[in-house]
Amino acid sequence: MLSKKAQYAFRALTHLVEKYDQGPVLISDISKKKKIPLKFLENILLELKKAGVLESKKGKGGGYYLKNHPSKTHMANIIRVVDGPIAMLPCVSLYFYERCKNCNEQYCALHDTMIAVRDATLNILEHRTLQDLTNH
Amino acid sequence: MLSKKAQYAFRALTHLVEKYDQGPVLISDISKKKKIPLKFLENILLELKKAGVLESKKGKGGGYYLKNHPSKTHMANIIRVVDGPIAMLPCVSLYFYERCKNCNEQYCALHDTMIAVRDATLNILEHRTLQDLTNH
DNA sequence: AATGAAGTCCACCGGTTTGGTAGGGTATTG
DNA sequence: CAATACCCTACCAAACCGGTGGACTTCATT
Repeated sequence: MLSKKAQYAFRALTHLVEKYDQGPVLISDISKKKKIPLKFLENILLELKKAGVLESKKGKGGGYYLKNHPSKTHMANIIRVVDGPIAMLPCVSLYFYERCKNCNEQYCALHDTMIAVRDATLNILEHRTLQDLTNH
Repeated sequence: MLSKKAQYAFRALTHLVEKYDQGPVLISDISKKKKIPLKFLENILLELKKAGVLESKKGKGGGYYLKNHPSKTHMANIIRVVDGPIAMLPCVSLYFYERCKNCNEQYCALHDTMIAVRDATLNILEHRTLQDLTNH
C-alpha cells in the first residue's frame, strides 16, 4: 500500500502540474488547496526536490515548481522517492536490490513470480507520468 | 513489500506442499527445516488455519497440513491473509475496500492507474498457486 | 484414567516507522 | 534591511513489526 505521504505527494504534484509554467507555488498555497498539513508537506516537497523532481526558489515570489515537463516524470519515480521499493521483495527490486538471505537455495520459489509482478507493475507505472494526473 | 511474516508463510507452505499427503507436519519440524522462529511460526500457521488454508490435528501424531490440494490455493490468497491488501490504495482494493476521503473530486487522478496496477498484479498472483512453489 | 505430545490462545515487549507538530535558522529578494 | 519563504532539527503519539513467554486444551496412546 502507498503511504499517506505518497498520496500527499501525488496530490501536491497534481497541483503543481496544473500550475506548470506559472512560476513558483507557495507551500502554503498547496497546503491549503489540497488540504495537506503544512509542515508535513514541507518535508515531502523538499524530498522531491532533492530527488530532482522539483525545483524551488527562495525569498519573495519564491516557491516550488516542477523541474521538468510533467510528461518527463514517471509515477514510478515518485513512489520510489517517497515510499521506496515498488517490488514485493528486496531480491527482485531494481533500485533497492538486496540479496535474499532466506533463499539460500539456488532457486527461490517466489522469485520468478515476484519478478513477473514487478514487471507488470513497472510496465504501467513507468509509462504514466505526472501529466496523466490531470487528464480528465 | 511483503512483510517477513509473509515470506515465512510462503517458506512454511513450500514445506507443507512437499509433504502433501504424508500426514500432519509438526510446527517444530517446519521451524527447523525452514529456519523460522518457532513461536512466530505458530502465529502464522494459526492465522492460515483460521483463513481456511491449513488444517491441524492436535495431540500425538498431530501437526499442520494443507486443507486443499496445492493447486487450489492462490498466492494472492496467502498474501491477503498475512499482509492484507494487495492493491496500492484502499479505494481500489477488492477485499479491503475503503472509500477514499482524499479524492473528494469525482475523479481521482491516481485511481485508474492504481486499478490497472492492481489488475496486472492480480492477474499473476491469482493464477499462481502453492503448487508452483515447488516446480523446479 | 493418566500421561504427555501436540496445537491453541493471549498477553506482552522492544524497536522502527508513520503521521504529524513546533520552533527556529538561513538564504533570497524587493 | 526586513519580509518572505525555504531549510533543518527535534520531538511526539500511535501503530506496526518481528518476536517471546507461559498457560491451557485437546487428543492418542497406554
